[in-house]
Amino acid sequence: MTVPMIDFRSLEIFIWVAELRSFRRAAEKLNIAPPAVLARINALEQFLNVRLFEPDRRRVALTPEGHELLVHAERLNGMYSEMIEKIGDRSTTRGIVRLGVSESIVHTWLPVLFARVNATYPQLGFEIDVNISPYLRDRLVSKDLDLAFLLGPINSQNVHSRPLCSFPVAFVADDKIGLPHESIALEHIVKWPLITFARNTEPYMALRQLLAREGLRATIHASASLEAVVRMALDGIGIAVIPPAIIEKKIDARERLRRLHTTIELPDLNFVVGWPDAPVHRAAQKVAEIAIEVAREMPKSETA
Amino acid sequence: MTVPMIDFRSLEIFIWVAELRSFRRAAEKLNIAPPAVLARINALEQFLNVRLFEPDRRRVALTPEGHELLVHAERLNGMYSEMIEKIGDRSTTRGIVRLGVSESIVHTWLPVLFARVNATYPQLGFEIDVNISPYLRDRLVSKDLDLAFLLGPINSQNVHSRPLCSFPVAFVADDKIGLPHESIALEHIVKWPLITFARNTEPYMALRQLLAREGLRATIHASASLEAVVRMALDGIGIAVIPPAIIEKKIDARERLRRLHTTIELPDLNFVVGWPDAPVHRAAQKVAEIAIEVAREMPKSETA
DNA sequence: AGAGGTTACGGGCAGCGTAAGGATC
DNA sequence: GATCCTTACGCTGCCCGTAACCTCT
Repeated sequence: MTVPMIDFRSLEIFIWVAELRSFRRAAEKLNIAPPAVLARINALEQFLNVRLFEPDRRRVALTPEGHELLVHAERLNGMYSEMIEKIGDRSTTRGIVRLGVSESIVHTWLPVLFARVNATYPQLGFEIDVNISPYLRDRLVSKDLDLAFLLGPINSQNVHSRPLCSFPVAFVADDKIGLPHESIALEHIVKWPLITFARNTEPYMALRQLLAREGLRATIHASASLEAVVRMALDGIGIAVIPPAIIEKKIDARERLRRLHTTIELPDLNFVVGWPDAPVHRAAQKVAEIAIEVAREMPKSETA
Repeated sequence: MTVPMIDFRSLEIFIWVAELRSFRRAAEKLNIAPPAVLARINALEQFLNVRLFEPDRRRVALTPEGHELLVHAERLNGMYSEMIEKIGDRSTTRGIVRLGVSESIVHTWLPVLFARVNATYPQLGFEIDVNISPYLRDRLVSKDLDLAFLLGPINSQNVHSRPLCSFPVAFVADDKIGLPHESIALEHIVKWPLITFARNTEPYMALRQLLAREGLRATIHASASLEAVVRMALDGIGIAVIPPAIIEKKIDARERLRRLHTTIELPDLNFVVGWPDAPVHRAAQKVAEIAIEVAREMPKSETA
């Protein structure tokens, strides 16, 4: 009981190997070398005198004992975090959160979130992946991300989510292209190129559906970079189809780009915060809570 | 979360310091040097950024945060043992159990207990203290023992106990001193010196009370060593007042010492197993269970 | 041949012990 | 002055990284 004790670190490593079904990926997630992972697992097995993974290591699968240990390990890990959180001051919440973010969020309230998180948990670090929502969803499912802000809903058993914020999508154009200030019909809008999100994204496809429904054709510029979309709109290349919220923070864009008056209905972009169900990343949960808070406060400044 | 993680060892050390209210005693119990204990506590406080013991270290008392941590630490420690026990094979139950034992138990079923424990948990070690029950009880209260087999009942809030076995006390003498085989009255017995347990022990005092009640005087040899009692009886020095059970295992004594027939009522010796309520020593609990089992089987061989 | 699990080996650090200091009764 | 907490310091052993190997696809 007292000589070569199991520690929380070993349990954490074991949990990740078990969850990710891979030594290499666990090592990657934990930012350590694969041999270190292997050594911990071997030490565990030796200490318990039990095989935790199938003798055939090619297929990384838990033995019955391994499954049993996983249950205990996750419970212990949860209680450990609970303890730290309860007793330690805020500086105790450390570590790295692997965060996936939709670009729309980057352009709206992500900086606010970071400011607030940093004020509350100064020791917390991030590994940020800005990408389109379908990709982020896959990364959540494969547990390569601890947390993501992306377009919902998420239909996956292993990923939980909560609503964050809802952005209306509108047609936005630079004044200089000379569109009237009165309400304008879609058939006039499509005379200009439409600039929007990348293919495979929800707003892009929504726009395509709208055009098909109305029997109209239009040139669509799809950009993986929102910055590029805004820049093109500012350059008078076409009409951007984006949530006005994302130009709220950009002075030059906010001053020159104008939301067109139309009666056209484009579906809102419903953002959610998502995270894998296990292993529970306590710090990520904290960030999620703050994100929900920040996102809820956002609409107040949304004037466009 | 990942850099200088708390481990179970630190929690264990913290628990003992908190329970024993002393760094030195905790170090002693854990078989390590006091500075090692201090370093662990300091590391804990630094990690949590919280004082766990009163700033005035002379009085080792928990701060409110310390109390809170103690709750969590003991829960975690319990779950840790549970996990080890559930998944690990029997060789996983290691460590040292500080065991206090009444000498009567040593002479009856203690060897059987050791044999069985050793067969089940080969890695388990003992630190045995053979002593009289009042002393053992004090050591239990002060948590200097993990487990004890002693005369009950134990009336202490912090010590739990379960009944083990009940030994009748009888007058036992060597054949050569020529006492009749028929029933013999106390007034004849007291012509010989009576040899029994040490002063301050329950059986000694019971014998004194019996004599006082009957208005008889007798020479009493009180011995702290049961071996000496038996030897004196074998040498024909007097009549031993002991549980016959303790000579069951000694061939020479069993063949020559005889239980006298009397109608005299001496109270039975009721042995119990006792342990401090916290911290829970899992291995000690296992030993207690086996002891109860062994003690229950004993009477079957008790023929004297 | 590439990917992933495994073994060999070396360096850095943390935990423990010894020895000595300091405070309190 | 005895006891107990505390500090200083050196050593051992463990953990992790690098590099190379093995095996299966």
